[in-house]
Amino acid sequence: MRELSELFKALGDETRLAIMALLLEHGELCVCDIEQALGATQSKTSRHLRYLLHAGLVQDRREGVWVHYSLPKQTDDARRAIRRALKAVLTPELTDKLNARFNKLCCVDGVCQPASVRAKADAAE
Amino acid sequence: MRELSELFKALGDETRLAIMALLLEHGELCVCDIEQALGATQSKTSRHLRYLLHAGLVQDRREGVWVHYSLPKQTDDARRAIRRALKAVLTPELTDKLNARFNKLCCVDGVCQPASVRAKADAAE
DNA sequence: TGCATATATTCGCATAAGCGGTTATACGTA
DNA sequence: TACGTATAACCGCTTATGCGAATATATGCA
Repeated sequence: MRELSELFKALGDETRLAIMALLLEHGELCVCDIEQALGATQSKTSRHLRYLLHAGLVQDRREGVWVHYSLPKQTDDARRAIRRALKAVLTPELTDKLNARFNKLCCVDGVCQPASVRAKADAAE
Repeated sequence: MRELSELFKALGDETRLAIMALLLEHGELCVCDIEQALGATQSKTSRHLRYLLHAGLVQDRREGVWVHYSLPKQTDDARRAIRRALKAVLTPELTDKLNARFNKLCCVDGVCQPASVRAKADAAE
């Protein structure tokens, strides 16, 4: 029962819910992408990602300096049922708001662009 | 998004999850029944019921002095999806533990027995 | 090795949540 | 009206959570 309440608690926060929505929509994202999409600080983003990781709701994959987060294949009934509920609940109206900020990705086609590259691109605008 | 996170937050507590499990199993219960089943104080029970009420996860019905709580017919997708997830997740192992305490109901067939009546019944044992 | 970058962790603080104990309210009945 | 009972609200208190700012760690590269 405790594990179940911990699971719901992990989803009982707007930031973490938004992260789940992003990952449901885009599959896999690096921290800097999520940071931008949320318009949140790095520390805040990282903290909530760790929370979700400990709750078993996301998984991470390190590729060089970048860490990519995604939704793992869920094996237990509880997480599967909750994932299903999330999908049903995160309507397009909700995810669209998030995607609006999602135009300046640091990752393009799964390859992250170093900050220096992005800075140049921004300056060229 | 905020309303959705509030919904999950309401389920992110063992006591409230247990109340939801009881109501899913038994349909409608008065506060004193829930109190006994949880082995919790009246104040604690009432507080969490009110939390669930505000989150729209339960409804109340007053009948004289007694207040009965039950799960309302959910009209919006979010609550329906979450209810479905709850059903899938609250396995018999979990609810059995709760039902073990559930032998001394103050309500019998939906009619509550005043405390004085229950006290006599206890004394007769 | 030393430096730059991406991410994680720590720190101090403000706020929210949960608790038991107590008091207030609402209802039924005499 | 007055009293008893079921439930709700309140009061301190403790603990948990979320935040930004600063710092630490890890990786890649010159």
